[in-house]
Amino acid sequence: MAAKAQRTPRRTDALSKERIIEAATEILDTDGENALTLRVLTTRLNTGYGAIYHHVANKSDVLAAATDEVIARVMTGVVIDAPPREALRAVALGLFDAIDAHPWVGAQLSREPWRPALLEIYESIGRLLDALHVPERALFDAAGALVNYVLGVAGQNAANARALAHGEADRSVFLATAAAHWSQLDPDKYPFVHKAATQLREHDDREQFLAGVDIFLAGIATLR
Amino acid sequence: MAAKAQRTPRRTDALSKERIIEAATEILDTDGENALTLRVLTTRLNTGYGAIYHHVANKSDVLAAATDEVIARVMTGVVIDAPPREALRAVALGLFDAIDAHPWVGAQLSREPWRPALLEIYESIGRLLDALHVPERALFDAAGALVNYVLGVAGQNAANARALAHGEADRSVFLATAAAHWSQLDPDKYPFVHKAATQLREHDDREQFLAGVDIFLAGIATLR
DNA sequence: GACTCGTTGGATCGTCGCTCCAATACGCTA
DNA sequence: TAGCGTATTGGAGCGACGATCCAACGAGTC
Repeated sequence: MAAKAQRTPRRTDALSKERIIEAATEILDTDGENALTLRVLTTRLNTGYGAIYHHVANKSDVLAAATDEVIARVMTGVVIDAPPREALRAVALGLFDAIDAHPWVGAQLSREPWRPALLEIYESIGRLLDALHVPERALFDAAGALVNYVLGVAGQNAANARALAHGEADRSVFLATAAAHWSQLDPDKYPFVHKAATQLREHDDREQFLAGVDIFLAGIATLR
Repeated sequence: MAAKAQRTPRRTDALSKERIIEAATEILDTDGENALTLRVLTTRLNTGYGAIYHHVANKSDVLAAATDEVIARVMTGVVIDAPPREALRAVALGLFDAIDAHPWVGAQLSREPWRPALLEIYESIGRLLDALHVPERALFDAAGALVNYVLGVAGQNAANARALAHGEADRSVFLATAAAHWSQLDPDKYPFVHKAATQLREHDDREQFLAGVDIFLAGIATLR
């Protein structure tokens, strides 16, 4: 083998923000949120810090851009020519599934809500609520409520994924442990939580999320 | 003054987890989330890392304990002998105000939901929903939905506070900037957000939060 | 063929959370 | 009262992080 030149030659496969975000997304998806460091990113891309920072402002920028990408893909992929109510459920489920598949998106949405991803979500939900004939004066509040509910669930998903990432075997074990903990609480001090332990163990996140959406939609229907 | 001994003598004002959490809370409240570092904490308490780590497992532990304290104070302080519906609104508002005053609590609740604080919240909300005669099979979903909504708002509050902490003058300027940005969007691509810009500028977070709670409660009422 | 300038890679910086351990004095026992 | 065990203390130091800075490179332009 020829001796390596004093400096590695200029790469031919041009670096770009897209390529950086793509690599970041892969790392985030396979190894979780805190596995994404600039060092890992440089290794993965066979480059150095300078090259990356030339295309990208900082680490938050990478995370935000990756989030925007995921969300944009969801929002364009959802069928919106269904009846508004069904479309709303579809949008919500689409978001849930995307965040379930990429839990780091959930954390990011709460962390920097002013970036484009949330705008897309607001727009889509607001427009559908309008189609549902929610009165104009209530539209803003209703959209805010629904978006915040989605964000709350998103954050929880991200937290659970983080907990599962290190230790904690798998999800059913995790839930069983939590449920056992709940059911051991003093029924006099914690009657509700104690009773809910069973449902905690058996519940399906996705179905519960949808049940919440339905509750909100029912509440919104009373506004008309 | 006597020359300082080679090592500072054992302190007389005993260090304790309570004192550490108290100092941490002060730092968090006055200087924001990322101002809380162990170095700052040691300076504030006139001690070293070892002393702190003797009383506390790690930094998350400090944050979690501080959060538990704030939430516990809220949950015990709220009047619960009002009609359930009013009590629920009071609990929600109490949480909102606490998180508004201590935004870092909002971030922490999303970050580590399995610690005691959220348990307290679940219990209180679940019990009140039960008093509202929500059917047992729907209780778990309803409580989850309401809690997740609160968590979503809490996360947003935390994010806003973080944004305001550095730069960004004050809240009205921040909102005006965001609203201006929204209203400059293409009305054809973003009809809802474009229209909502005015309300974004003028809205009151607290009132909007309560409007969301009411929507949720109205939805819950349909479950009976 | 010379020059330019958008890219590139990595040495380096300051800060972080945390570990580790020698030193210390409180409170118990005799 | 003297001695001892142990809970507590402070801080040097470690490894990892995000970010900055700059010398070197080569694809395009004329």
